[in-house]
This record gives sequence, C-alpha cells and structure tokens, in this order.
Amino acid sequence: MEAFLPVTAQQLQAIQSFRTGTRRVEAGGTIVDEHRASPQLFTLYAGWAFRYKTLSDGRRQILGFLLPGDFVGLQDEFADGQTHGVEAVTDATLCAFARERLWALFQTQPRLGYDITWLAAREEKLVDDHLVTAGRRNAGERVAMLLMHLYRRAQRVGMVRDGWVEFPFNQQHIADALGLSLVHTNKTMRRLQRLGLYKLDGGWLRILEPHALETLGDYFERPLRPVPMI
Amino acid sequence: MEAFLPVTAQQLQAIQSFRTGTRRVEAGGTIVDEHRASPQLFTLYAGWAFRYKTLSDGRRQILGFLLPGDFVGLQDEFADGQTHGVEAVTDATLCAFARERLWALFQTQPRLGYDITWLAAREEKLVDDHLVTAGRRNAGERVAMLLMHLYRRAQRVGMVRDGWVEFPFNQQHIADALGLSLVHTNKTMRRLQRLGLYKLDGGWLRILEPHALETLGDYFERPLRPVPMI
DNA sequence: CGAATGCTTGACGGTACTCAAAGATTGTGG
DNA sequence: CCACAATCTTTGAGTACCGTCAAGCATTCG
Repeated sequence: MEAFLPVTAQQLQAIQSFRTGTRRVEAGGTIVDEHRASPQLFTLYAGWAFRYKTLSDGRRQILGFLLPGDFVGLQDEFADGQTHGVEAVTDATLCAFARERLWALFQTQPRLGYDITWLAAREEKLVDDHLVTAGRRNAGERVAMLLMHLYRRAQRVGMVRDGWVEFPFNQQHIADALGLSLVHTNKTMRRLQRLGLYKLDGGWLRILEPHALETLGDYFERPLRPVPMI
Repeated sequence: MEAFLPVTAQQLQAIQSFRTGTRRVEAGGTIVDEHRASPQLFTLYAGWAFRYKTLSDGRRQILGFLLPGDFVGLQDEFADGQTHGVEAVTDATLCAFARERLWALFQTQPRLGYDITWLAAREEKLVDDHLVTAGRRNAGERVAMLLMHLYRRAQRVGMVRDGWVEFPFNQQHIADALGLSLVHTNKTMRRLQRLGLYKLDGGWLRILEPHALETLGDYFERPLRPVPMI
C-alpha cells in the first residue's frame, strides 16, 4: 500500500520476532484499560478504535482515533499507570508486541527504533491539531475539521470506496472528541448536513463539499509522506 | 540533578558530537518559526518557552510550555512544514542539534535513540492531558490544573525557591493555553486568588492551597521517574 | 412486542465571549 | 525627573454560544 514505506525482508523478520501475537477485540470492547499499565504495545491491523481519558466525575475526552496501521501504547512506556484507555469502535484486529522487548529492538534494529520514533512524533502532531480544535474552534468548525480529518486519514489507507467511508461512530463519540455536549453536537451536525456539506447514511460517510468543509474548519491537509509500518 | 537520569561519559561524548551549538533567544523572541520547517532540534537549557499554533484568522492555541531539560522539534521531523511555532517567554538558552544527523545518532547510539523516543512519548502525554483540559474542564478547573501543572514541573527541575516559582506569563498566554478568552481568564484567576488558593506577585507564583487546586482541577501528579537528558 | 440504544428537537439557563473603558505598571525620551 | 506611550490588568455591561433538562421518535434486538 502506497501509504506505507516499503520494508526489507530483514526488517520484516525483526518485526515478526518482536511481535507476540494477534488479538481480536469486538466492537465496544476494551483494548487497553484506562487505569492499568499495559504490558503490550499494539499495531491496529483492522477496524476503528480510539484513545480516551475520563475525569473522576465521568466526563470523557477522546484523544484521538486509530485506523489500520496506527501504533498505540508508547505513551504508557514511562507513565507509571497514569495513562489513557483504548477502545474498539468496530471489531478490531491488533498485532501485539511485548513492551519489555522494546529496548532490545532499538539495540538490534535501530531503523525500527527510528521508525517508532517517527510514529510517536506523528501521533503527537495529531494531538496538537486536535488540541487546537478543542481550544480555539467553535462547534461548526470542530465538526468540519473532524469530518475532513477522518475522511482524509481513511482515504490514505484505502478505506474509501466510491466516495463513501465507514463511519461507525455515534454522536457521543463525536461529542467527546470535540469537547462538546451531545445535544449541541447533534444540532451542529444537522445544520451542516442541511447545508449539504456531507451525508451520513447507515454508518457510512460521504463528503459532498470538501472545499467548504476545509475552509470552514480552516484545516488543509497536505499530501503526507509514506509512513513506516511496524 | 535528581530529575534526570545519569549519563555515562561515552553517552555524553555522543551527545556532544551530535550538538551543533548553543543559541540564545531573548524574551519574546522566536525559537522556531511557525511556518518554516526547522533544520534543527533543541534542548532548552534555561528559561521558559512555549509551543503554539495559530489559525488563519489569528486565534492562537498554546500547545504546551517548555522548561529546562525539554526537547523540542521532533514533531517536525516528518511534518513537511505543517508544524508549530516555538517562542521564548523569558530569555532562553538552547542547545541545538542537526536534524539530519538524527538517524546517524539512532544507529550509533541506540540508547540515545531510545531516550529520545522516551521524551517524545512523554511530550505526547503532556499534550493528552492538555487536551482533556481544553475539551472537558470549565474555566476554574482549567486554571487550577494549569497552575499545579506548571508548579510541579518547575519544582521538578529545581526552579522553586522558598515556595515561589518564576511565573513570567501574562494572562494572554494563560488564555491561549487554556482555550479561554483573555477577559474570562482574568475573572477566573481573580476569583481563585480571592479564594486564597494561590498568590501572584511581581512575576512569581506561590501555591497556597495545593490540595484545593488539585481537587478542583481533578489533577494529581504522581511522582515521576527521572527523565533522560539529551 | 417491550426494552435498549441512539437520534432529534424545543425550552431555558449559564458559562464564557465581546465590547468598552478605566486603572496599574513599565519603559522611554526630553 | 517627569511626561507620555505602550503594555498589561481589571471591571462592568450586554450578548451568544453552548450546556442541561426533558420528551418524542426511530431503529434494533431479543
């Protein structure tokens, strides 16, 4: 797939030896518990998932969404338990790695170590953008930005068919990602739909006016370099 | 300093060969331009700085604050220019590294590569927390959280003297970090001051009721492990 | 068919934003 | 040393965006 960097046979072997198995999680299931440090790192192979944190009174903030190819769990490496949860939105397939072998991987395969750093840096950029959204955009801009963002990322990994993407989120997910209430999220999304900017049907999303949404969200994705795949 | 991991002589030498020089930036000066990819990575040696992004109409979001020991610029590694700015709040001293030598560093010094990944993961955790603040906390909680957060981090690197920390930010900085307006930030801060939770005098901050602020912000920092220093 | 989940809408209230202007503080030049 | 500008802080008044509460509607599932 063109979104990912090519891998040599030797690297592939190193990745294989680093992995400890495949895991399946059904829709709505917990991939990483919010309050327990995970002994594993994951790469998402198939499905949609998200990272989140909850305040003690239950308010939840979704930190980011995960698509196939995304690497999760590095943030916990030094967190001593104070970390974030990961939950599957659809049925998901993951590749698991032993956290304790991470250092060995860096030693024996510096290239893969470098790639992991790359992925970590990219992740942080996503959170940076998300923070701008939550901090400085209004409701309409937030929705526009999120729709374009998810669409573009899905497109990149080949999840768009005839202009439609699987969109398995409910409005509570969107609200928790954007820092809005459920009701206000609903009203904002309805408004943008009535304006004809996008369409949502049976869990599938179609962007009707990409330029309008990009302008509204002040969010223009540039073509991205291929990403390493661990 | 106990906040940092010890370094071997050999590692120190590797770090030295990686660095390309020291840079001084005066208060208010630009460390990294928001719209130009920086050819350098930095470690902040002295002073306060912050990372930020601005929307096209001028709204600014501060992504995080930088204290001595913090490493900046990794996010740009693969960003193709779509990045964030870094600005000095006080006079600042930085150690510069050539970005192009990063890969060589990973090859020859896997330990330092691993440490850089550590720092990147830690950075992302900070942004995650910040995102929860902007997305799900109200004004009082945001201010409480930020004050405790900055105080604890400063304390960790020995910047607290007799309970006072240098606090060189103006209210616009705070507002842009928290995603609030200047006026509302002012009113909220005044309110917490009148409640006797903290004191601010001549650019120095003193936390009077740490427990109350932690509870209000629902933010409890655990003791952190020592951090690598590049 | 009833329960559960999610979407939609209206009404109302409050938090936070904007506008405006008056202090306070600092720095600069005559 | 004072006048004046510039910057930052503080406060008040009015408004709007967004949150909460409540209830109706649609869809799915057992």
